[in-house]
Amino acid sequence: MACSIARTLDVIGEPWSPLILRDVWAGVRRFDHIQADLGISRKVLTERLNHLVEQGVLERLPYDARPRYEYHLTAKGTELVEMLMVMARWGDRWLAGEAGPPILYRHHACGQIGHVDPRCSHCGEPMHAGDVDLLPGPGSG
Amino acid sequence: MACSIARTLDVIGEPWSPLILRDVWAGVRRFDHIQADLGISRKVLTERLNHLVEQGVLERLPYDARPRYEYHLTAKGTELVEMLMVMARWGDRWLAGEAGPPILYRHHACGQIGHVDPRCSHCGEPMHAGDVDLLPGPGSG
DNA sequence: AAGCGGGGTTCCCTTACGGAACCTCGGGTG
DNA sequence: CACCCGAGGTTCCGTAAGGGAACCCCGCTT
Repeated sequence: MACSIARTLDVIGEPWSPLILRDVWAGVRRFDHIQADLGISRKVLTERLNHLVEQGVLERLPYDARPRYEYHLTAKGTELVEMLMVMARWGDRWLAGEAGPPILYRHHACGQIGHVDPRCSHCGEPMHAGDVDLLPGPGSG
Repeated sequence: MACSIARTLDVIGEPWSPLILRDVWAGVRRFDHIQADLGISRKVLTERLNHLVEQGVLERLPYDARPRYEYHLTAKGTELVEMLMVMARWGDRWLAGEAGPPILYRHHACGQIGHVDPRCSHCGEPMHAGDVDLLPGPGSG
């Protein structure tokens, strides 16, 4: 399908994949740790990790002389985390309830608690759903 | 799970749901049109639409004296589109290949083609995966 | 009265998931 | 040397979710 959203979903749209990325981002990088943290079945975790490695989102790195491995974000995977931050922001706003957000994000540049705010790469003004027109691009073929 | 990403996935994490939202955002709002556009089974489309309406992401509005309905984004759903734009941006960068992006986004405020650029709500500087520390928040349970 | 078209339901079949057990490969321990 | 351990999977089976096609309902239109 000539749609970048659909293509992105082919990479990380399967059940559990975003949560696996979140774990790796948060420092939970080993098979058993991810499995215990998420409560996912080992079979599905194997499938998801293999797929994410094949897609170049994660890389599998040994951390011991024995055959022991950790999963790390590649550059491609690191950019996916922006999507996770937007998801987290939406969940904080609409689903967190009285308790407030479970995680806070402290921005290195300013040292303050903030959240992601989508802006136009061209002019820097806010870029929300109603702020754009969709036009066919070169790959619309 | 005390995780806003997981909570968000409970709302739009099922297969097809993001693509349904994309269709509605792009103006494909009716059952048969969405079904034809995505090639999804009617049964699953019914389930997904009902779930999205229950979650307050879509609303079901009559458009005729006969029992005919359109699905529209609520405010809650409209904010989810920011996530879709980030997904599209990632797909454009990493998966579009030679052909280039299938869709271009023209920003109303500046009239130019742009893409979403996540910035810190506090200081306005870029806010990417490596630019934040994660801290437990009030809802960390 | 017959037909149509939107918006679903129902049925059946196949695929995917969860759970638990099993396997493997190095490295310690007695 | 024999044994056990623990990380990282793989295999097997039963249940749950998805796809396809057919069917249904209801309010027009002719």
